[in-house]
Amino acid sequence: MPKSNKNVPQDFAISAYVKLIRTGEALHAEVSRGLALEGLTASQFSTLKVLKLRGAIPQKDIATYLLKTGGNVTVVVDNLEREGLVTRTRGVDDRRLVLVALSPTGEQLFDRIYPAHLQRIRRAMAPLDQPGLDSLLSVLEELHPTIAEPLCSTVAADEVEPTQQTG
Amino acid sequence: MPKSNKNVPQDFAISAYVKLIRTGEALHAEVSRGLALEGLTASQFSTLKVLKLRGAIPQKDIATYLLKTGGNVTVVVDNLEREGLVTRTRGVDDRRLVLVALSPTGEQLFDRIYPAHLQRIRRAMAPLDQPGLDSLLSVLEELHPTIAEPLCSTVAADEVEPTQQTG
DNA sequence: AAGAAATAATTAAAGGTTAAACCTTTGAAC
DNA sequence: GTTCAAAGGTTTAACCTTTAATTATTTCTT
Repeated sequence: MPKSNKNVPQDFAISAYVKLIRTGEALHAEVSRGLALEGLTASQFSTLKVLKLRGAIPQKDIATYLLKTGGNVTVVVDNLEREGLVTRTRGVDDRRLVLVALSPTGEQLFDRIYPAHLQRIRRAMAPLDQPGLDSLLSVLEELHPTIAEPLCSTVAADEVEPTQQTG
Repeated sequence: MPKSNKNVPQDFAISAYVKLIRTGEALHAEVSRGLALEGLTASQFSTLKVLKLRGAIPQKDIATYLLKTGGNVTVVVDNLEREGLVTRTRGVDDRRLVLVALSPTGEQLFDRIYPAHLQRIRRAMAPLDQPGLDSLLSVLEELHPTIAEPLCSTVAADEVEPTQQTG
């Protein structure tokens, strides 16, 4: 057997891609299951989150934050509005804008469920120790550098603990 | 300033989770865009792929392969069948089963687009050198061990080059 | 063999998602 | 001022996805 599997060298790029997508989907599904218990989808939760962090913002900014299309945000905000979790207001200086804001109910809901959400993420990442986390962060940064925008996050990826300035 | 940000230690677990999900979604979207050019969704492509690898199989097995629900597979196969890319046949020994198989057209399509698909993946992973790929693979395995099943893959994660035995 | 439990697939309802077409508003060019 | 291009939102069509209910078939139990 002269060539055995020489012409099928383990394609590490393909393998790594597969494992990356698979792992991401599995963890995301796991974490999202917790949100579903509260009756929220991942997109709905992330929308509440960005509103909590930034106050009333136009739908365009929500789309940027979620990395989704404008049409999608219209639908997600429709559903949140129907539930009474957010409000819509026409922009005053620029009447093209629709400012979305958390309602009191929406803010209460977010505040109530956020800690458990973070805990679920920590539990999902628990198999990695500190060097493992460092290694993962650095190789992912190499693979797909973080954009320098202040608010840039996907549906499931908006879990940056809001920095509480104590001093 | 006695406490500065001591009580907000950089939460590496959360950061790593965010980056993992974000990167996975971005790469998946990028690769899927290539499939869309051929008129295929990621789920449709992955279904063609598993049929190419395994021949006629029940929908249940497709669901396992895609890590999706049975109802979802019914819909995806509906659409592929309408396009004439796959065929359905009732199982003979077990009449509960619906065996799905590639049609000649479906196989031709798959064979035509698969190489470019793999190339897109390699291009997406190009920022990583061999040590980077090794590091990513090993830390992901630590985080989410691969199940020992022979066919286990998500929509976007079924890109294992079919091993061509030459000897 | 009969009844019960489990399995495979379908269907419907609810949400998410995108791309494309459309409307309104804005801002700039003339 | 009128025109025109760009930008923000909405809508529609098509697909994905899940959950729950339903149907058909098989398998297990007794």
